[in-house]
Amino acid sequence: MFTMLWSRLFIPTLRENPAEAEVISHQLLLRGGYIRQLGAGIYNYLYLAQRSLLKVQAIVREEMDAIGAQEFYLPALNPAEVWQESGRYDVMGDNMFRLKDRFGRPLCLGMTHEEVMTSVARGEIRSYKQLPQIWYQIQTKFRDEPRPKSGLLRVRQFIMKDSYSFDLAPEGLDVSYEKHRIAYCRIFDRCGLEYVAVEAHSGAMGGSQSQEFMVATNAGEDYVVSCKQTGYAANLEKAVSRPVPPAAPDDAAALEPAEVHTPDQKTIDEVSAFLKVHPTAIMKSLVLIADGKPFLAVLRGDHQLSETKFQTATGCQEFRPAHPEEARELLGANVGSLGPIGIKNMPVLIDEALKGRKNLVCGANKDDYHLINATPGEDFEGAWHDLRQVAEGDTEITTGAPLEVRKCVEIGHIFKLGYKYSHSMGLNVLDHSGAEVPVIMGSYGIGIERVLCAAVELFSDANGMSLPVSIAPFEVVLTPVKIADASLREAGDKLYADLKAAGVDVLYDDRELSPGVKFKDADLVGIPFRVNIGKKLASGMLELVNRRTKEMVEIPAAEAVDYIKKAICAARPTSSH
RNA sequence: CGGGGCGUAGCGCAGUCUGGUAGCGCACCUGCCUUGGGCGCAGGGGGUCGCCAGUUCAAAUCUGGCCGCCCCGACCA
Repeated sequence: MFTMLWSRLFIPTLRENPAEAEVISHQLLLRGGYIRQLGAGIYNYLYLAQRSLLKVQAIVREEMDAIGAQEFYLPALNPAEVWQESGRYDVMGDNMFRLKDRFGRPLCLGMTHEEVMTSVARGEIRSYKQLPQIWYQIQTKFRDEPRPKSGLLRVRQFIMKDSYSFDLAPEGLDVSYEKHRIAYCRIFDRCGLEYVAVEAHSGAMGGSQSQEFMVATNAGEDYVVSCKQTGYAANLEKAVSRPVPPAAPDDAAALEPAEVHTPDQKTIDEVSAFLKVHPTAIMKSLVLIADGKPFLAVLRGDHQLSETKFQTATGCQEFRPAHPEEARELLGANVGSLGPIGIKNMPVLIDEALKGRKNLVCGANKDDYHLINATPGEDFEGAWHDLRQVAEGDTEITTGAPLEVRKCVEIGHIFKLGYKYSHSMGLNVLDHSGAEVPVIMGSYGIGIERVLCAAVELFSDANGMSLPVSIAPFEVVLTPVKIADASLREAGDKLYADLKAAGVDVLYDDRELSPGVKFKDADLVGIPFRVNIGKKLASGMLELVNRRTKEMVEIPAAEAVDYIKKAICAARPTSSH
């Protein structure tokens, strides 16, 4: 049967870029006829996208099944009660889509499925003998993103593989977590991605360990700090580093703080220029209101406060910079002249990069005045924390090797949840001794569309996308240069049938178009191999073109199936994990 | 939610300032021609100019309101 005829398929390619598309994957998926937008952050996945996404899902299934995970399918439509039990009905706020049924009962659309999975488990799992379990599903998730953007990268409805592990004890969780880590490496390897697994911030949700799988691309919204030499990699939120050393050595003498008049010098740069002191010898003092209480954070002048690290240090749920009036009321001076000396009415947090520093400049808590010769730990006290965000130019913390900061997109996340849901929702089992104990859980996600987007972002050129053979909608496209030519058509028909019979995923471009159009289309939609059937057929030869390398080899028509199968096989990404 | 931009044929755009016949390229349909990188020629179809109200003899164009989409920011288990 001739089913995969390009002339019969709906592949609406566009010659021009739709105006709304900014990032590469968005542009190419639209132009390639993979997707069409229905609304902000809501997309139709057309035939090519669906084929690709199904291939991603098939790989995910194989690898999840391989670690003994069991596939479920849970509702996306959830009664509010389940989420109220865990407390996340409130925590999720506006990010959750909410609705009411005809009787006015509150429902919501699932953003993730910890609650539902836990509710299944607690009804049925009563004994340690039933543990461990790993359950997963591939399901549509809904998030009312404040700002959907970047095509399929940040959307309001998307497909996620999410799995959950249930173990009796932390050691068991370690095993389940490690199984997932390896499965994820295998999945992303097989999808042909270049990625890095990084330490991630576990959030305020009580997790102990978590890793994100990141793909470097300018379309990403996360920042990853990594070191080529040591292999260190971490989310910027959590990354640690050795800062760039101070521009000049500190004055080693034991000096007392002294006021200097600094009229209208408010920012670090202004003070630096006015006093002719490098920003690395100035301390910046930030007043922050965390969970309603004030804190003073002190950092080196050229450093940035890491919001996540501050949150971790204070254990607060939320925080914001103090309003100028609040700062004035608390410290007696306007923003721009604030400093840590003499502060009694709030905790002072000092960044570790200031450890051992002497005789620095800071605000005097008196308008238009700064202090010189201020020494942290002597002239003022505080709790030492790592508060600083890693900056360009910093080096690896133990070796001093160079670090780089790259924009990345998160394609997967593995997470040790701990007991959060077991406690809040009452998931307990009896252990060996007959005592009731809570189950320890893990949660593990993969953004299916993001895998496709990441592949497009990683592998494209001026002509279009160049998808890995494992997730491309077709493995090979057959292109008779002139379909009206009976001999070319016959050869094409035969090769199509033979490839089909050999299990090759082949698309037959039988359209009566000029070769240029067909070549351009094939390149645009990113099919890894193209077989040209043209003039050389007279001497029994075809051409096999590699989309990514643009390499072309002549192959004998009589043995074409073997050659093509070998090429596909050689190009298929594998995993060594 | 704050800032900016856009909304005219399937796609990309002009026309809006200065009110008066709705246009261009690509795509699409028909015929001929052509077939190795988005052919050529000829003919043709397709639009409540985002929506509603107002001003006017007359509104794509001016005024007011609303809606939608994109970008920056805030936000992001």
